[in-house]
Amino acid sequence: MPLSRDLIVSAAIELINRDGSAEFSMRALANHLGVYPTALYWHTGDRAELLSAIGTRWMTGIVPPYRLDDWETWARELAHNYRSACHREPNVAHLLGSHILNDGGSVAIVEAMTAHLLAAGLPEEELVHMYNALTGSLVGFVDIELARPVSDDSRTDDMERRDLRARVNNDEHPNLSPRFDDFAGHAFSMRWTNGVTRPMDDTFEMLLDILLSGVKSRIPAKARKKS
Amino acid sequence: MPLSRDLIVSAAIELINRDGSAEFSMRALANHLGVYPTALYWHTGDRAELLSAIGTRWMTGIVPPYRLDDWETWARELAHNYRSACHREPNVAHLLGSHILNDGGSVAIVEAMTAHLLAAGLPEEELVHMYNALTGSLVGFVDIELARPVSDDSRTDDMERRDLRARVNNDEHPNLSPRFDDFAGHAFSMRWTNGVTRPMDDTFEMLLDILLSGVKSRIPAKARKKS
DNA sequence: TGACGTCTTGTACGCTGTCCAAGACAGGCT
DNA sequence: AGCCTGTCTTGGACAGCGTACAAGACGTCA
Repeated sequence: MPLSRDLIVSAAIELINRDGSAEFSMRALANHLGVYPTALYWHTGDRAELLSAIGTRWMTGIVPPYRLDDWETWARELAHNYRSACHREPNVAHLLGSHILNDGGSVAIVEAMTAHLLAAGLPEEELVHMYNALTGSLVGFVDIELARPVSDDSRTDDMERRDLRARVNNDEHPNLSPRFDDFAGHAFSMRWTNGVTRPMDDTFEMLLDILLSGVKSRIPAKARKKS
Repeated sequence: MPLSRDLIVSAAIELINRDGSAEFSMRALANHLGVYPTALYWHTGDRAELLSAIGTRWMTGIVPPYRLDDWETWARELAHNYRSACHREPNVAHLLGSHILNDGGSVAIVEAMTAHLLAAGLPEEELVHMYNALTGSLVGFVDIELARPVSDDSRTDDMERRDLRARVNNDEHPNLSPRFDDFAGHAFSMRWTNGVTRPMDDTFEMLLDILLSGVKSRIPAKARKKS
């Protein structure tokens, strides 16, 4: 079985998903493929380039078919596709982290977003900013949703909750304290588990709603098709 | 000069800022302090704990004084404070990355946000979601804004721009191609430089506007104080 | 047959985070 | 004064990391 760039990327994704991003190394990958580490370098370059290649692969298949007549449902679908991909393979998502938008391998998404924002009637001068604001906040949110918590796995849910409860008191936190049960385990800075075990579906939906109505509010009246 | 936890954290921040996050290591830090690596472990525990301690330090001084009568300007100030801190010390920000919201050291921010969202009149049941949506998207955005680009530094601006231009053509990218100069160097996936050299001030402002009017749109009429 | 690209092997270097045993030093108790 | 105990530092070690480098194997075409 000859080695190839595609095969290496696939194997890397598989390995990262199985063993976690912390365990991933060039040597482990080479071992998994029954090959010497140096063989990888011939095909994919160094570690950064390999990760970049994974990122590019990651983004393919995310862009839904164009729906220029209905930019909003298209945008929702794109956002959901991206988040689903991240949740399906959270270890990879975590490893790529904030570099997903930096590998330069996904100009297709920029084009598609531009097309739909223009179709929506967004003014030229807001195009780049809106593209950046939308992608940055959504990708950034998912990145943090899936970020590793600091605690080690040996601690129980009860222990974590109790420790946290001890740090929240009525004097210093009069608003948070009575709502402790709503926040503990769910709110950023108060989680001991990430979005893999506790997905933030409703929050993501709310964010999406807010962002898209932000887009709508910036479409000048004359460009609006319906009310 | 005796070693101490605070002193180590300060030195670490200083070192990361000076030499970059990639160069940071326990040994380098120990060396900088004229001490053996093991000495650090006694005070701060392992690398993860040290980073966590840096994160906690990071968040102090960010929360502005309460302004419950004017939640919106308070929220703007908080957001700006956070982003300023990240831009002031981008290397540290990048190293902490998406873990800033996971170290559990900043319950004060959760309390403060809760207080102001309640003061704004946001309904109870949307509190956690709104807190998560706001912090997640803003912190996530800044994280990506400051994320390292993949290219190495030896390439010139012109080279990068030309390479990118070659990948964008009229057939595949009819909307992007005529706007190439607006996007190249500024839009995610089309940058070769990060927010340190090209800050996305206007984009951040737009995002903040959108998010805050999202909050406002969810405040029931009866709870609204003005118009 | 031989030469030339393509791809793999094997080894080596300097670096990392972290563990472990042992030493230095100060303060309190007898 | 002498010692003990806890705090903190030293020094060395280990396994693993990314990757550079020289050399070998392989298929293809002349």
